[in-house]
Amino acid sequence: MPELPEVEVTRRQLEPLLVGRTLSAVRTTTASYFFLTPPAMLRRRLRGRRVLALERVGKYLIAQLDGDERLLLHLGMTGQIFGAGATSVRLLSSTAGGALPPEGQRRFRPDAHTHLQLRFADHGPAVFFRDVRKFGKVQLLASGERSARLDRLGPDALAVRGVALYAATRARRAPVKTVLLDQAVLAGVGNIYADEALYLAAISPTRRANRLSREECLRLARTIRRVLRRSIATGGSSISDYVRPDGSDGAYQDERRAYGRTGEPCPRCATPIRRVLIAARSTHFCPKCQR
DNA sequence: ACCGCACCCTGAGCGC
DNA sequence: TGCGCTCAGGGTGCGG
Repeated sequence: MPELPEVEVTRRQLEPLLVGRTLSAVRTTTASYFFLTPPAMLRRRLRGRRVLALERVGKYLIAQLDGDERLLLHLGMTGQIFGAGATSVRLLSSTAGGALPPEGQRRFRPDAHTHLQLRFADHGPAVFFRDVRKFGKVQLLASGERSARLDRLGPDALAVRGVALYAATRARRAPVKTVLLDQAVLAGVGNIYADEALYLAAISPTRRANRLSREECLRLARTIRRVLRRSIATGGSSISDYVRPDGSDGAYQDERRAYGRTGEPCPRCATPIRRVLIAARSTHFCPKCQR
C-alpha cells in the first residue's frame, strides 16, 4: 500500500471532498474480509451522517462524523479512494489482453472491486473506495467505542523521535527492518520507506535492532521523518495501484534509491543493489555502503 | 514479550 | 493459448 505518505496525500485531497458534506445513499459490495462493520449496517448507519473532519493516524484515515461516530478507513495493499470524475488507467480492471478502452471512455465506473460508494445530499461528486485484493478495511466506530487497531499503534512516524526509537529497539533482536515495519513501534512506515530510510541512513536492514547505537537511532529517526516529508511533498509513490483522489500519480517512485532497484547501481557507490527477504518482505539495499 | 510464519485475496508477468 | 508458478506499498493470529 499506500504507506504514510500516500495516506497523507489522500487525506489532504479527500478532505475538501468529504468535510462539511452529508452522506445520502451509501452503496457497498457484499460482506467480505474488507468490512469490519457489516455492509448492511454501514449503509444504514452512514446515511444522513455529516463529515466533520478527516484525520490520519499511521496508515489509517479517520473520518469524524456528527453524532460522535468515526469511520475508519485503511487502504491495505491495493486500496484506492478517489472522487467521481477521477480518471486513471490504474482505476480500470485490465481486460483480457490488456487493451485499454479508447480515450474518452476511461471515466471510472464502479466495478466489482468498488466496495464503498459514498453519495452526498448536495448531489455533488461521489467518493469511491476501490480495493482489488480486499486487504483494505472499513469500520464504523460508535460514540466512545475504542479500536484495538488504533490503540496498538505507536507514535506517528512523521513525528518519531530518535530517543524513542533507541528505547524501543533495546529489547528487539529482530533485524532493524522488521522493527521499522512494526506499527506498534512507529506507525506509518511500510516496505518502501523502510528500505529508503535505511538506505539514506546507510544502515543495513539486516542489523539486529538492539545493536544500533544511540547515534544511529537518532540518524535513522531523522531520515525517516525526512523521507516521509519529501514523499508527501511529491505526492507519494505510485508503483502499482496507488492513485491520488483526483486520479493523478504521485512522483516519489522516481526518487527511490533502493526499493525495487535490484541489480541497479547504488547511487552512492555504484555497487549493485541487492534484494533479500526479511520478515517475508522483499528488502533492497546496498551491501557496501549500508553497514 | 518477542519471533517467524501462514494466511487473508486478486491480478500481472513470467517460463514452458 | 493456457497452465502453473512467483510476486505485490499490509496486518492479524498462531505456536514456539
